Amino acid sequence: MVSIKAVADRAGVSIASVSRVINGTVARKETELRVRTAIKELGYQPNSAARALKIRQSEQICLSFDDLANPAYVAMTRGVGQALAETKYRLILASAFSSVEEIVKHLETMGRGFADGLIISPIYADKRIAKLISHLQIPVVLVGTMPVGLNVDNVYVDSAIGIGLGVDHLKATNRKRIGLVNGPIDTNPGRRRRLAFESAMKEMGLKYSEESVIQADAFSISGGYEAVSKFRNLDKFDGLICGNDQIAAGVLKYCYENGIAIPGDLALIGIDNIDLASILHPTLTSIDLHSEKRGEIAAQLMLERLADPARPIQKINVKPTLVIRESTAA
Amino acid sequence: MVSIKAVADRAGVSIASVSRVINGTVARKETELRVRTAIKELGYQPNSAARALKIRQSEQICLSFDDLANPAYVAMTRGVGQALAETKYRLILASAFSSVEEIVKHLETMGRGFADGLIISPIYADKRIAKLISHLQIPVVLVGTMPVGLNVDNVYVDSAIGIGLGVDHLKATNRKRIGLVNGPIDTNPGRRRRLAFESAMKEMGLKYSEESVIQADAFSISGGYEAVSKFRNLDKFDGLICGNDQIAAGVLKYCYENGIAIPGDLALIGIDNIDLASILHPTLTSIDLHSEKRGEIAAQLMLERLADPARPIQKINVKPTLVIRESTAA
DNA sequence: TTGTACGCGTTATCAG
DNA sequence: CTGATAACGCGTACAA
Repeated sequence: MVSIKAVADRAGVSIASVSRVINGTVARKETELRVRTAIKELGYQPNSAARALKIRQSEQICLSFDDLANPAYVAMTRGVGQALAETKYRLILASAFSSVEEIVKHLETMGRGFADGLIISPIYADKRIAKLISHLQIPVVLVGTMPVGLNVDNVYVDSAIGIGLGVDHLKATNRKRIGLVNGPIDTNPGRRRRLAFESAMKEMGLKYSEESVIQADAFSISGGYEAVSKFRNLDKFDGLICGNDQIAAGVLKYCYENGIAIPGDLALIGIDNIDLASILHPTLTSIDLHSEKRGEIAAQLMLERLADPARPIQKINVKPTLVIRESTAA
Repeated sequence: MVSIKAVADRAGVSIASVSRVINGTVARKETELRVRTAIKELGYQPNSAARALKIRQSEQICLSFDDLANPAYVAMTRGVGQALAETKYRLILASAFSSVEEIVKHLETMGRGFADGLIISPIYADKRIAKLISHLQIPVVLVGTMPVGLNVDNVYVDSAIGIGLGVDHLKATNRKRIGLVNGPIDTNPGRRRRLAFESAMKEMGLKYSEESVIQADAFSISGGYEAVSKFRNLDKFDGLICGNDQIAAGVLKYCYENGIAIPGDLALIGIDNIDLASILHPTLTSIDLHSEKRGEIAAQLMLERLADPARPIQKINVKPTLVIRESTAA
């Protein structure tokens, strides 16, 4: 292993000078040159553990969420990755696979100082998660909304507005018997979207009851497919908003297999606007929650927080947009 | 910050004893108990940087690939993540976004010791990448195939067999005018798949020429769509193998818009068997390269290598399988 | 401007 | 079985 000492010896200077050159403090031209050539000749790379120990920073940022199988989170990861690419920070991924226990385990190890900051987007509304987050010693950026008001930087999208956009559009295209194929109710998005749907329906003077909601047990294609398979009498609806695009894809598949015409018999709207939405037949109208952009903003918030720990908490609101495609054609 | 010293003071023992308790070395029951309660009371977490510096291990494994937008790599990440979940190792993601420069940059910083091992799946056939990999001081597991014979643990899938499976199936369902919508030729998969296609066609006595190959300039939906849009006369083919499922989806979209019936006029086969394949209409026959499983195996190889650096190099071959769906119905 | 020397929090050696 | 202590590689007062 080539250490800073080796470089110093080679350059005929002290390790202090080498360190100064590396970290950009002033040094004489002559000295700097000798150090730099020594570094190059030896292929020296500063040891990140020693550096981390000394400066008390790991130069790593951890991104934690629940399901890497969900393209929306992948998009978020991409956004974070892109925002971090040009910085000194590396991205650590702590993707759990839909288990609160795993997340709790991850969170508990965050105290070890292997990350300077945590960007987290939890879907489960578990009290333990909120508690652990609030006790963390490093900056946290929350993507999404937690039931309790966590006092951390936050980027979120108002799903009520998004759902409103969808219901509005269905109404405008003359659908009145509107339902929701919701994701799991024990998740934050599931709970919030259900509530948002109910109030949107009532506000617009449309009929809403318990039976307006079909519950899927996963935010997935099969989740959507199975939910409507069990439900069966889809003909009571002429418009359906789905918990996400994958659920919508599952519903679409069921409709295709059972001779329900989209958008003729039934209009369909998804959420997230993942690539899939523009590929399906018919293409899927979707409420875009801008996951990639939220990831980018989250990373930005983290960088700013790291640069200035004292700055006031920021809560950034991303506006959802409705992307209209064939599945809701009049 | 609560350090090992604080725990030692609290427990009334030396830091050495605390360290021993943590790392499972023998200690008297009495001592162990006092240390453990002190740890709990103080909420002590060993500092990972100090530990890394001392034991010369970061307990992190880096996964590097080119495109997080590609579901096949996401699946691979999932496989790696799952295999690492129960171990002491954390997963670091170093996803570049389709630029050799970025990968090279990442690779150059791998010398800093922030990762104990590198799992890499490069698509670009750039000499610099191979060279950098071979000079790395940490174990490397290669997922995929590099043009030069790198002497590292390796999990790969023989695309020639996969393509052969596809061509075979098309022939068996009575298609003879078979083409390839290939991905970029400056990538490893692109080059290998083209070669594999050529030899499969010749072996089976089917007509092959330069015009049998349509080149897309990205492994993406729009890549596939644009490639066939420019090419136009798709009626010269009755069967098409696509560089991956996304390219196939783009081709499918073009066909749908231009009144080409799938599988009636044209049979379509994709590669990777991502979720999308089972959702498209018609559902897409696909050559499954088992990305998730390869990721899992790669992580396994890495763990074994880390446990025993002297063990012989392993090259594991994963068999591709053909998943037949509607797009190639006879 | 440069070099010496100390400490960051651990682990591991060695003497007790 | 335990405690004192020497590294690990780096950054930075402080002295020169």
